[in-house]
Amino acid sequence: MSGGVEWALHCCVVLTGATEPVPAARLAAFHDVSPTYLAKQLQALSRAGLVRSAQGQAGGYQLTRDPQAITVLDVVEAVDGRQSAFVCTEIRQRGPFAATPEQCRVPCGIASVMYDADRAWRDSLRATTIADLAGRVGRDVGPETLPRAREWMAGRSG
Amino acid sequence: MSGGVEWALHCCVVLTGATEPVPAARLAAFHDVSPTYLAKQLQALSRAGLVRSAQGQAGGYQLTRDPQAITVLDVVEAVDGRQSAFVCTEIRQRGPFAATPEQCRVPCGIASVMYDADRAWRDSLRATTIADLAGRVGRDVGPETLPRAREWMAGRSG
DNA sequence: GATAGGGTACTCGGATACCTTTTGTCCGAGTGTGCGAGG
DNA sequence: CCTCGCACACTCGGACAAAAGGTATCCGAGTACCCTATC
Repeated sequence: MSGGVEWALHCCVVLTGATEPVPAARLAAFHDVSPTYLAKQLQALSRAGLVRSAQGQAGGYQLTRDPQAITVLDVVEAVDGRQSAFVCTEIRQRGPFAATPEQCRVPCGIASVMYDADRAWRDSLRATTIADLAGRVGRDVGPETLPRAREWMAGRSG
Repeated sequence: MSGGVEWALHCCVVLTGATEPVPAARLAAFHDVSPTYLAKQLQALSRAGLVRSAQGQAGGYQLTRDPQAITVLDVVEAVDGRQSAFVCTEIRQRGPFAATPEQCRVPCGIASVMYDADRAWRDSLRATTIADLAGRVGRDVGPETLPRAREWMAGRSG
């Protein structure tokens, strides 16, 4: 899986408490990661409609909807794509015992199992929202962290 | 995910009906795939202890245990490794609001969600055995296919 | 003093190189088989 | 005719290149703000 997924999720959590657009450079400084590469991930989120970008001075990114309405799966699919990690190459249609195309209307057993597992994975990711993650941050590192981070986001110098 | 997983699974299904070792070259011819690259996947299965390799004339690969005792997850982990697709880089410990190491005894919320999803994925793959897949092949393409394939495996020419 | 215009600084977005992982290939080590020579 | 030894052919196993996708970067397009000049 792309490592950018982790960055994107952290950014979404941080954006939870933002009241005004946050520039990509500030998000990168907050997490101490490459600003240019993080920009790429944020563009993916923007294309997926999870965040709204504003250009110009005082521009940046902000969530388009309530954090409770954004699932972890939404972010993962925005960055890594929507298709299953397993891709069936239809081996059964090759070789001396190739199956006929009409026998291949339904996915083969191997593909079915892999697709089912992929569905279970996505279902699990869908069960948690960005709001859940933000709430857990408060419990893990203290409730005052998120407001302080919000204040830092609004400030000018790092 | 590695495309070799699909090849390895198909090979395990075919080996279900084999009564004597099957060479890698023959398995490759059966599936019409690259013999040398398939050999790599079979080596991974051998390292994991799922198949036993026999060298010399009349050598080849055969399953080490009953197909009912080999899960799809076993094969996937043998080829693609056992670690989660998501790797936490501990972003929370970086930047101006870095969490202290003692706050990081437990995985962060993001990592937890990803690990839970990974566990659900693996649980799903563990629920199906190679024997199940072999049985489904019989239902999909006809019960006489597997015995004929077995006969072809034992024969000398393609 | 209020307003319109322009310049500036800041922002995102896509096009562009680099590098690690995956894919694909080759050759050497090891082993069981079959043949031949000897008893 | 039986047995022992040897050479062979076939097998796997790990080491070695090529290609693709992920990683990282840069520069151009666009926009809001602020300063200035004018009414």
